Amino acid sequence: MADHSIGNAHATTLGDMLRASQWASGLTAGELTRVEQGVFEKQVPAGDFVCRKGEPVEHWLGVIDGLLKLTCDLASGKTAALAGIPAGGWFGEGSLLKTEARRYDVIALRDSRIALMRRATFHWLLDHSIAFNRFLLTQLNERLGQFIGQIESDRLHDTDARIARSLTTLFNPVLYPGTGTRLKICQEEIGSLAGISRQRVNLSLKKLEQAGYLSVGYRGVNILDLEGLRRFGG
DNA sequence: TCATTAAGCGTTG
DNA sequence: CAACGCTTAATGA
Repeated sequence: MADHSIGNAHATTLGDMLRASQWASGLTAGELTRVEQGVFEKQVPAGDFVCRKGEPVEHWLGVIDGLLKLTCDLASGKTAALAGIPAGGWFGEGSLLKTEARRYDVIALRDSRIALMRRATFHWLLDHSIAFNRFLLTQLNERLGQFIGQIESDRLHDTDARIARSLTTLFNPVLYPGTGTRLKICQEEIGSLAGISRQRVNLSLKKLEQAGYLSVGYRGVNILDLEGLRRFGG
């Protein structure tokens, strides 16, 4: 079974995840050791909150394994998904930089393992590593582009395009370099990210499959034409 | 009228 | 046993 992809658990340790992170490549061995001492791991079962809006932000968060969803509450009482974060992704730097409370809820869509970097370690990196600063700059910029694209897609395009976009954002090579071509994600999880029901996701996936962009399998999708899917998603 | 959804049910990997 | 695929009735634009 070629199950190498997001969420291939068991293999990845916290240390592996740190060393595989883009920002870690510019660090000396000594610096990396120091960082590792400022990071610990937490398991979060599917459906549970990783952190909640309004809480004080004490850590920078990374996904070792699993899949997370960032959401905010709307005035209407509904919740909107802001972003999906697959394994390899780091987030929460915005609130850490500004020393403000968490701006959104983070929910584990499936059993996940989270890396938590203490605020002191985060700020130490900020003060000592140019590579780390550059990483943050790139990440913030990339995410900004993603959000703008998401808003555009939501307003201008149909449901199929929105599903396509929800998928492609998980394949952003800058934010989530570890993501392969096979994405381990069930249709309900896609729906949760796109704000669409499960059976509607199923319909869209079949259309996208017929168009040759991907193939749907049990417990996941295979991306065949990522660039095409990006264009389709607007 | 038309798209979508919740609920549910049989099938499948 | 969770995920999938499909049906039906309700809903709202």
